[in-house]
Amino acid sequence: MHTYDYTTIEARWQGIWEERGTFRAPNPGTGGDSGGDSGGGGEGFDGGRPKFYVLDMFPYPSGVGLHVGHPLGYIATDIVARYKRMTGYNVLHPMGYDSFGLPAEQFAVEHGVHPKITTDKNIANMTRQLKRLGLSYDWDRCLETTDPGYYKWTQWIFLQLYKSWFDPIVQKARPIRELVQALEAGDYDIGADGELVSDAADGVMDTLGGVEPGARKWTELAPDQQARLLDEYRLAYLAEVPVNWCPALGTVLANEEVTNEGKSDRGNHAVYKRPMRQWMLRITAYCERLADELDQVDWPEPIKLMQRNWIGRSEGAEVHFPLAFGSAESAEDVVTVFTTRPDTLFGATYMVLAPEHPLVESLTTDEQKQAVKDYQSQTSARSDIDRQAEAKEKTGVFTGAYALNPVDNDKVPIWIADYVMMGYGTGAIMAVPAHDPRDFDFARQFGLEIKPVVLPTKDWLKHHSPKDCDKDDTHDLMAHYVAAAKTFDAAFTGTGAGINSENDEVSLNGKLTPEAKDAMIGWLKQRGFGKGTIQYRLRDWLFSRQRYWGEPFPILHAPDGRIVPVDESDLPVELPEMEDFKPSASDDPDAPPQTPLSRAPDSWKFVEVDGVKYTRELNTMPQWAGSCWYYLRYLDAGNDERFVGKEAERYWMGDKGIDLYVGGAEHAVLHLLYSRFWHKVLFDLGHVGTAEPFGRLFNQGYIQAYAYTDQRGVYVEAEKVQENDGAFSYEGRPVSREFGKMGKSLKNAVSPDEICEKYGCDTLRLYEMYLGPLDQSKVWSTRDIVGVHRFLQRLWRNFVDEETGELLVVSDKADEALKRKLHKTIKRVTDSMDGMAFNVAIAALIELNNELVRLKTIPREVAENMLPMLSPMAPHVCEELWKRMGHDGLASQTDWPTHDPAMLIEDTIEYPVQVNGKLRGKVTVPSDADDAAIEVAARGDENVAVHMEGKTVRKVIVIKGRMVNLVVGQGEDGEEGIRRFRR
RNA sequence: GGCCCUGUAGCCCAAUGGCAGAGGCACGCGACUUAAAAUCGCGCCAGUGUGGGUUCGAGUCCCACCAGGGCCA
Repeated sequence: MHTYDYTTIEARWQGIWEERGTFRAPNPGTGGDSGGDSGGGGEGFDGGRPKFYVLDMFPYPSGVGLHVGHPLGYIATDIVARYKRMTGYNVLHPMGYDSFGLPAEQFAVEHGVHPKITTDKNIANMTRQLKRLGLSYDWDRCLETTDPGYYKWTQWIFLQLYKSWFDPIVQKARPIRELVQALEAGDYDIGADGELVSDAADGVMDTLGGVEPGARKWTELAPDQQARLLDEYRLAYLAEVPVNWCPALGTVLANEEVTNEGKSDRGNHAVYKRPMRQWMLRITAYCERLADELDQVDWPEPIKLMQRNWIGRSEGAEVHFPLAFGSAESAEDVVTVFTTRPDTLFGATYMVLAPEHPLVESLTTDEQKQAVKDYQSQTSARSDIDRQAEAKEKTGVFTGAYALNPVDNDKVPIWIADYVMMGYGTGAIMAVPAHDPRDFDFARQFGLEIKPVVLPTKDWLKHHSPKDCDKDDTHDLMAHYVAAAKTFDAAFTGTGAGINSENDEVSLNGKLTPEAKDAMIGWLKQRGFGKGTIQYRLRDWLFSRQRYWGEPFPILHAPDGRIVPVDESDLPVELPEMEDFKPSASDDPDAPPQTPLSRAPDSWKFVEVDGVKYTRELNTMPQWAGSCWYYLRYLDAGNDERFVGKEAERYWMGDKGIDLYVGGAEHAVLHLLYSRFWHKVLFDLGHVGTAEPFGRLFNQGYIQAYAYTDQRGVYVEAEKVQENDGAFSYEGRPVSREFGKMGKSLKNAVSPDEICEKYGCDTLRLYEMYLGPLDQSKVWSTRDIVGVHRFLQRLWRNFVDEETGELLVVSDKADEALKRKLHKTIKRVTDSMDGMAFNVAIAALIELNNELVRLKTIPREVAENMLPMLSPMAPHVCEELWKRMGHDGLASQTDWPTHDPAMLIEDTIEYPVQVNGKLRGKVTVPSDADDAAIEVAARGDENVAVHMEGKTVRKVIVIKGRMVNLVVGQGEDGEEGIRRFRR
């Protein structure tokens, strides 16, 4: 028998591809030139072809291996890579491993094995699984973030961040020495708060914060003051900040790694806020560019939106409220708030500071001291998430102090309350209870004044007015609202005309919200009470972790506290070998953080330079570090002179960066934002040539599967669940069926190994693509796989006689109908490939294949075109049949077929004929018939004539090649006044 | 609560604003077979979540609602 033996076929062709280096992508150039490119480029490189860089998101080498949900995106990019090669591109398609990180360390800790060993093992297993799928990666470029040859450059990039500052005038990163030069040259002075002050143009002063009376010259500062000032501007800096401390994991976490419930993203452990001295990256400097430059990339809109939301740009104003008993001369005597609704300033009836606001202590009156103190200690135990949760009873304490509302000099009480966060804006708000729901709740609870300053809509008044009002008398409702807004049941947060908002110099009365905002900002600025500003939600990126399995920082600490970067020539700073790399996990939220590296051998921990004994930084970088720039390393993976050679970077990144980046939507804000930030810094410093790394992003959907829970609600192995007449049982006990993303947690994973074994990887590849559109979530159903498997078996039998092994491809010409079918298929498949609608492409090929089933032998011209079309999706079986057809070359390396447009033109076309939009008949006319002829034929149809009888034709619509629609009305048919449409 | 995505046959999914059906699964019938599986052939099933609107014409565009999923509060 010569049946379709996928096991042998797949092993054979994977071997041949590997042996021949079929999917190696040579780099341009000869290497070793001034660009610092590594050697090995040039050979076999064809500069006449355009480039295409198609990339999968960096996988984490998990211990449990892949399930069939993982390769969904990998198969898709592989098909794209293969298709692009066949259509004349130089394709870069690499794969590697994001191998640092918590799970490896966690696993290592649990099993007492060094993370290096488990990581290597996991990588080997995952590589085996990936190779078995026949993915056409250039494995020579494979990299691991845990390789010192790789993290040397991660550390190098960190040093570039450390050695740079963000120049707000040109809006880009510059080397810190340029700031020193500018300071030395006297371009800037230093203001009271360490801000840069320039006496150049107005716009510049504004950006930098305005001239302060206490400004000093750089040269007047002591060296340590100078150093500290520079640290204030570096893109990487140490700071004492409130961080998310997770005692159970023994580490701090980024905001992005903490869930809405205030738990750790990994492991779901409790997270607490506590101040710690940590490395931070100044991503906030890039807020504006990270938001604006999303316009340059071709990404799904929802992802762009999520990034914009995360960055959280809000326009508003900063307003200074003088303290009621202060002199208002110095900065300490005002409370500055940020508001997005400066138009409601007249309605600000009290102020609220975050309990941890630095001014709280100085302005609290003696009588209130104890109450304030109690409240502060009470709130420090609550998480931010908890504090922001709405619908809770508001809490707060009066400080005893008052400020003056700058618009009317009204005395407003200053409170502290935990619904105001120190981390956002200025940590203080002006409360406008009439128009902000939280302020409204708070004011009602504590009996504070509620002053309406925006007129609500009629509907709103009707809905929210007290019961005893006449709901239909709008005038009465308005009067009632103005007089007693506190009797309404909510704050009006919408926009509308200003009321109650007038002083001697400015009036917002009658002005609509946007106009009122402008007017108020103008007045504030003119009077020096504030200005319009833009506020972002994004915080600086917390960049240190108390972990062993991460990149060490290339930083030394001098005994006098100075920070000294490791010389670039001394990189990498390798992780020390350690027996005990456990984090100090604890249930106690107050347990002091202790990093594993603090237990490293002294020979590693201490470095002596010129007689000074330095201590190494003992934190490590977070897992995001390695994945921030891996896509650049692929371009020139072996280079030990540079993080990436210039020529390789210029060629493969082109104008728009990566041509296609495929991965899950779960990375919408974390990885993608961090990566863009690093890339922009590298771009500003001239190390890369594009402003954005990922020109086009595509999110594949999830593979979902049924999951089963027992009576306790615990998930059971889905594989072992049995079905009897719609009821499900596990080990004899009933279980209930749920549904969700395939994975470990739901115990519903299906291994690709299993499927490859049973059906072959060509079938698996086809099945995953055939499930549905790539960007949608789909249900895995092992049962359905036989469909595409049968297709491949049928294909095989169309080409090979199973009895004799004889090739059934003959040189006979295809008949006309088959030829047409072929060319239609080529067009459909090509269009579908371009749109990544692989499910449609496969359906078209199945259809063509089904046409061949009825033939004893198949014409070579059909076979010759069909195999290349199928080969990106089912490459092994296509190579085998291609070879059997007598080709010496590979199907993977043939040209993509093109269709003959003449073959798509039919002699006659059947037109559906509608009367008033309803289908009433069909007529067949020659395809070259003109509109008039088509109309005549349409009117000639018997049933059509019936429906037109006694009616007047008002309109005739003939869409060539599509349909005819006759619009008729009452009355006799008359040629007069008929309108004819054509398109 | 706000925003985003998705609702087409028993199921998965096709359909540049133009005849709702390409393909697959499941199911039924037939052929082959001692029988079954496999294979081959034939067949079956919806008017597109609901209600409006735009249009000569709406699964497709717009509005509201419902359901499921996601993001942010």
